Amino acid sequence: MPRKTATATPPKVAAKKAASRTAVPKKAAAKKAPADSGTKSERTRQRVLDAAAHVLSVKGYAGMRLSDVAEEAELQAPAIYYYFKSREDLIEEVMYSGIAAMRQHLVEVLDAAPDGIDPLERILLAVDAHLRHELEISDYTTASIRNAGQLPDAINKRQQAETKKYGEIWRDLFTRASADGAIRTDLDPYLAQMLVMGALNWAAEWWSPRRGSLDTVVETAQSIVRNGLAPA
Amino acid sequence: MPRKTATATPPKVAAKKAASRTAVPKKAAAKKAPADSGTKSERTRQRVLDAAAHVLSVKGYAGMRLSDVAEEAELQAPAIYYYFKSREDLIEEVMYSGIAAMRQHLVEVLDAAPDGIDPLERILLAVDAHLRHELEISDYTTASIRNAGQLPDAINKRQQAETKKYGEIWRDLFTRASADGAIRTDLDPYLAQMLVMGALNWAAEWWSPRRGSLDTVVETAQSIVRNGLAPA
DNA sequence: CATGGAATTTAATTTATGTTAAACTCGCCC
DNA sequence: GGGCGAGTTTAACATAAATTAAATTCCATG
Repeated sequence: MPRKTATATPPKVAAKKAASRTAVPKKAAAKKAPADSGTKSERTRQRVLDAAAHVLSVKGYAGMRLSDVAEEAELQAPAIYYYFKSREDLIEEVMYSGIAAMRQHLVEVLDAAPDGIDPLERILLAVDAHLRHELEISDYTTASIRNAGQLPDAINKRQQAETKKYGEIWRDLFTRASADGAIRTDLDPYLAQMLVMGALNWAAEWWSPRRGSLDTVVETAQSIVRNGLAPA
Repeated sequence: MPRKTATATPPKVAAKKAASRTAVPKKAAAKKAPADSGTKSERTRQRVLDAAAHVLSVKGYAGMRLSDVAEEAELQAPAIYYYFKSREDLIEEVMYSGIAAMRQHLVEVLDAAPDGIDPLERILLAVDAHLRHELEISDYTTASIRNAGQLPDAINKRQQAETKKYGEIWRDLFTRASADGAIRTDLDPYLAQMLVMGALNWAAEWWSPRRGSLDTVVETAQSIVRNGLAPA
């Protein structure tokens, strides 16, 4: 039961030769890609992307076969080339949109937080956002997380940049909290950040709804992080 | 600069047809496989295994090519078949010995701990052991950790069993600590365990000696875990 | 120093899978 | 209702590995 999510990047379809065919029907692309709908073409493309994200999150970068993706998207493998220039391109897009969506989500959550909130509380908000997005919402995120380390540098550029940005948000959270005295001074903020993020990232490896409610996981993680970081 | 470690399983070489050739010279296998030495054959086998562990830890299960392994072990790919029945067999052994060695290490460390030590302190010992073994000692462990989720079930049996055993040691640590009141009662021991182990496992993804000393990482992790779990 | 088996190599085979090329289908517009 | 192009399929191709076979080197022992 594949999860999906991660609104596709703009139309910009057509990969073929020298863009001789148009691929995007004149209809003009819907500006907001409302959930699922859009042109038939857009929906198919999305299905391929979703399938790729799912396969990728399960079998990993090198293990993802186009035939698997095709099967899950319910079309034939060569059809994929109508939408993507190559296997690597497809993967690239999944990986990129994975963290991109994650970052967007985190930014939204943080922006919605009341002003003057305690810096440590902001970290806990991030814990909530990260965990929920990873476990509940998106195969894309799982794919990004699990395969980041195994990608050939070629595909990596865009994702790496995005990952860096994402990490910087977290870094900010930690350095501020540290500066404000909301985090124990014996803790290196960078190491603390990486350890916390690790605990969250790894959750994709073991958690499933059968392991208990996501709410409980989030609460437990928050509780450990709060107490783990806060001064006595 | 590949790390290795994980004393090979007994000789039991020869995979060929119906074990027509002996592969293990009459010399009789050294009982304890002292570090590196042993028959020339044994050493070569070990080199292949080490190379496989390294490649596996970097490129992942599906990404590991026999030619990569061969290159790193300084021989030709087909030579690998003199020692292993198949690529999968080779991988299986790396993955298995990865956690097996890890478990052995953890057991030793815990056994060496003074009696009556605080249950929470025992967890911190485990944190130290896990982290150091993962980051300092063994490509095998890294390979096991990073690829556990992507292995076809076929190869998985032995490793899975070992992983379970390893997890049980940790589970014991947590349930005891919890029962003893050394861990806050609002924490689900299982979830706490998984989150902590996640933070440690993930360290393989980001840590390198250039990221600061391993000692600091260990101390930081212990500090967060201690405060994260201990009652007020 | 010749011989036999251990260890390893080069050459050949097989198979899987990404990719391309060439049709084919089907709905829409004139 | 004929044609055209978007979308998709089937057939063909190319290549990269894994595996196997055959040939070769190495080395201990007689």
